[in-house]
Amino acid sequence: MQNILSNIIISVNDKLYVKNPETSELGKKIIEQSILLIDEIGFENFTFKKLGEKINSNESSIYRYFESKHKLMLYLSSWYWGWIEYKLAFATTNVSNPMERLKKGITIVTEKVEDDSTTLHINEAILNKIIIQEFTKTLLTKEVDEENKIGFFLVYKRVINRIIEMINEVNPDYAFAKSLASSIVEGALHQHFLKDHLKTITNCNETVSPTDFYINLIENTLR
Amino acid sequence: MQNILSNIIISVNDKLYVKNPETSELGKKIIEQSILLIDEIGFENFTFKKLGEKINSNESSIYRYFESKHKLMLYLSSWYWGWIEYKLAFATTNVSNPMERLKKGITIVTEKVEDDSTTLHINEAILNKIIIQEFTKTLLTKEVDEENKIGFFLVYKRVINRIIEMINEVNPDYAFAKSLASSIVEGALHQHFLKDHLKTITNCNETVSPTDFYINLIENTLR
DNA sequence: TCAATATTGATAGTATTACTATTATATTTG
DNA sequence: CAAATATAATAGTAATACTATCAATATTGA
Repeated sequence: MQNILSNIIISVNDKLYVKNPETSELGKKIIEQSILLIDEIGFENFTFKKLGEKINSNESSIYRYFESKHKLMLYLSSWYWGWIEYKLAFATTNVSNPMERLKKGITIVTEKVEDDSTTLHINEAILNKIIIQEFTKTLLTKEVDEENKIGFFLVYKRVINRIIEMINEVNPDYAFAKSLASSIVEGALHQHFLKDHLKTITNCNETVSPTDFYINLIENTLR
Repeated sequence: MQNILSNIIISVNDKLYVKNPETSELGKKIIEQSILLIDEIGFENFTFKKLGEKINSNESSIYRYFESKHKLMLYLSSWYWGWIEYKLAFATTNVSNPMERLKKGITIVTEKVEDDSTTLHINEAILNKIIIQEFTKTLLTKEVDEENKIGFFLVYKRVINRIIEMINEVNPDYAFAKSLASSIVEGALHQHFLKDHLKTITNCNETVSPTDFYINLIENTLR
């Protein structure tokens, strides 16, 4: 996987940036270090000024890449789901048994990401951590309809649609494929969060993973 | 239900306020109108200054009740889950069949709230709307561990624990009662959100409710 | 009833945030 | 090497999230 993917570029909706950060060293540094800084201090406390200090650059230079920290977060999210989509396609092609294919798919969208070296400047494990902590907040805004219309959540919805298809292939009579798929993708982020912070209301821990929970769930649901 | 509940007072962790808003007219006005204003403009755009203008009072007066808008939101959340807890207890006592009891419980935590007149100054239907849009964000912060320790999420966890018990009573061998319960409670908020904003990734709409989805889910899961 | 006390309102002020604008300085490229 | 482009530095603005102070108004209880 590492080698095969090592040269892919995940393309992101170009309305999310002013200047494509993949086209310069500074741009890549912004992406790399923003992931680390958001993980460190949280999105609410994250500012372009602080990021500028961290990368020895200037606030105003960062604004030449991203209009706002919200757009930067949407960029990182879009990149993340694009990367998941890629892994999803890769892991499920040539798996002919529908249930097995779905299980592989569920695994991709629910497992904890251990850093792979797909890209030099993006630490996927930490990106996964900030997605767990911050992604749902990018949806829960007053601007969601507007932003959805522009297409900022397309990649995310595409990932969910792939899971929906896989569910339908296992059991075309199941009436709630869409809700089940969106529940799993968002719910897995939530279960990861609970296992780190509100341990009493989840079964997930070091030995039981969200993936175990969701695999069991689809086995029961789609029989 | 209306009459029986009409005099109840939902008690909220007293570390959430500086002065108990239930003890004065201004306090109740703050609660009443903050719910409406947060619904109208969203939590991010909500400020005590704007609320002050809305209620013809002063920013500084509101600060005498709540330290910050975040604490106010935690107060509203705590009130909401306390109210749900009450409804949950009420709807499930004297239901002897475990599956039937669980279904009633699931219904309470997943259904859309139509305004009842439990309290004069709180519009529960609109409170439900802002919980759907804002509650998860109150968890997803860097301060969650600290705030959890103080007990700000106790009522929420108590609601989930009641559902966990009900699940265990239906099927004590099911290995993921905690994750299932927390998935349902958080996931239902999410499904309500999707049905209003990202309709393509949910089956829920005017005729199919999140409650239908989750009742079907537990029927399949806990057999 | 009047004085003490508590509550609310008005005003001002601070540090930070989320930007925009301008100008200067590097760096790249043709 | 000149021109174009990217970056850095500085300054400035309106809004936010508060704190502090003091005056005005209600309330209450001796």
